[in-house]
Amino acid sequence: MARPREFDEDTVLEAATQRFWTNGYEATSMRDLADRTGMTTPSLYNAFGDKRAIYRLVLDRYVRRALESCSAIFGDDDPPLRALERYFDALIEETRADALQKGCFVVNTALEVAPHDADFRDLVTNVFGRIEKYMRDCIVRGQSDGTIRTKLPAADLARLFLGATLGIRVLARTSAERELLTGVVRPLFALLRTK
Amino acid sequence: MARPREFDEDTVLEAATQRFWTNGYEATSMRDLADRTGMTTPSLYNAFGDKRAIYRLVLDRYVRRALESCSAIFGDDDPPLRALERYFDALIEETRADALQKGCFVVNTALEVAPHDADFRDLVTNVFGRIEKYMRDCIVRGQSDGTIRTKLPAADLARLFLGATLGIRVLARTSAERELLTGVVRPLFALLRTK
DNA sequence: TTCTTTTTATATCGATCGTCACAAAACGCG
DNA sequence: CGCGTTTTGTGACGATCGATATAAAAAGAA
Repeated sequence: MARPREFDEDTVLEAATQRFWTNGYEATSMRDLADRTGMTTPSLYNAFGDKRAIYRLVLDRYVRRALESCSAIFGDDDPPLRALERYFDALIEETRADALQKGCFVVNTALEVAPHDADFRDLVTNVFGRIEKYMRDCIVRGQSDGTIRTKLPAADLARLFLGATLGIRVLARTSAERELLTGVVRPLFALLRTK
Repeated sequence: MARPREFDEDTVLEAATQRFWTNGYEATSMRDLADRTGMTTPSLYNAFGDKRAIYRLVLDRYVRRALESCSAIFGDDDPPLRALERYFDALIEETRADALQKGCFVVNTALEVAPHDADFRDLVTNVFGRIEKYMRDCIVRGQSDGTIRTKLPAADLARLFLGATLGIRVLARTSAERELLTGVVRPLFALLRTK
C-alpha cells in the first residue's frame, strides 16, 4: 500500500523511553531522540507526533509494564507478607542495579511535569492510586488470614507503604547506599508483625 | 567607590528561588529570572554569575533556612515525640498551603539535577543525611526517656521517617489529598508507640 | 573637575530549540 | 508500467536559549 517503515517501533520507543527517563522532559531534545533512535526528527513527528505526544506515549508504555509487574507480584498466590517482601526486594534490587540513577519514570514525571500539566498529573495520581490499592488489598488479605497481625487500618498502612516507595525512588536518583534503602523498609515489616 | 546597586539582593534572590523552585532548572530561562527579579540579564550575570551559579546560590540559601527550621523543631526542649509531631504537622500544613505545588526545592533538585551533577548530588545527599540525623537523635532521646517505646533501631526508624518525608514531598507535587498525607504519617507514630 | 570602579541598559552573538516544507524513495495496486 | 500512499532525508523556518561586548550612568577618590 505504501512505503514500509524502516525502524522497529518497539526498539525506537524503548530508546526514547531511556532518554526521557534518564534526562527528563525539558533536558531531552527532539534531536536527542533522533540520535538515540536512529531516526530523523521528521520521521519521529510523522510516526508519533510532537515531543509531548512521544513523552506521553513512552510513559504510558512504561506504566503499562510497571503495573503488569505489580500485578504479577500481588496477583500471585503468595502469602501477602511474601508479596510485600518481593515488592520491596525488587524495588531495592532495581535501585541497586540502576547505574544511571534513572529512578522511576513516573516519579520523575510527578516532579518535573505533573505540577504544570493536568493530563500528566492525572496519570501520575492514577498510578499512585493503583499502587496504593495493590498494597491495601494485600494488607487486608494478610490481616484477614492473620499473617499480618497489626490492627492498624490497612488504608493508612498502604499510604505509608506508597510513601516509602516514593521516598526510595527519590533516593534512587541520588546514588543512595543500599543500607539506607533497606533501613527504610525494615521498620515497615516490623510494623506489620506488631500486635 | 562605585555605582551603587539599584536592587535589593534578598528580594532578587527570593524571586529567583520561587522561579527555580516551581519551574525547575531547565524550564527556567535567564530571561524568566530577569523578568521576575526586575533586573536585566547582564545585571544578573554581573551580580551573581551564570545560571548554574545562581541556582546553586538560591538553593544554598533555601537549604540554610530549611535546616534552621529543622534545628528549631528538634533543638527545642519539647519531648521527642512532640518534636516529631511538630515536624510532620508542619510538613503537611506546608503541603496543604502549597497552591503552586512547589514541593521541596531540595527534592526537586534531587530528581532533576543531582543525577548528572556531582556537586548538587553531594548537596542533596548532605541535606538528606542531616534530616536523617535530626530524626535519629530525636528518636534515640525518646527511647532513652521511655516516651518512645519501640525497641526497633533508631537508625532504621530515622531512615523510614526520612523516606516518608521524601514520599510526601513527591505527593506534594501532584496535588495529593490531605487524607493521603496524614495517612502516611499516622502509622509512623503508631510504630513509635508499639512495644 | 577628572579618574577609577562598578552597575546599568541596549543590542546582539552563535547555538540550539520544536517543528515543518518539500521532494525523493519505496512499497501495493491498477 | 504508472498511480496513490506513506516514509524517508535534506534543509531550514522563527523563536528562544545562555552568555557578552559595549558604552552610558552613577558613585567615591583625587
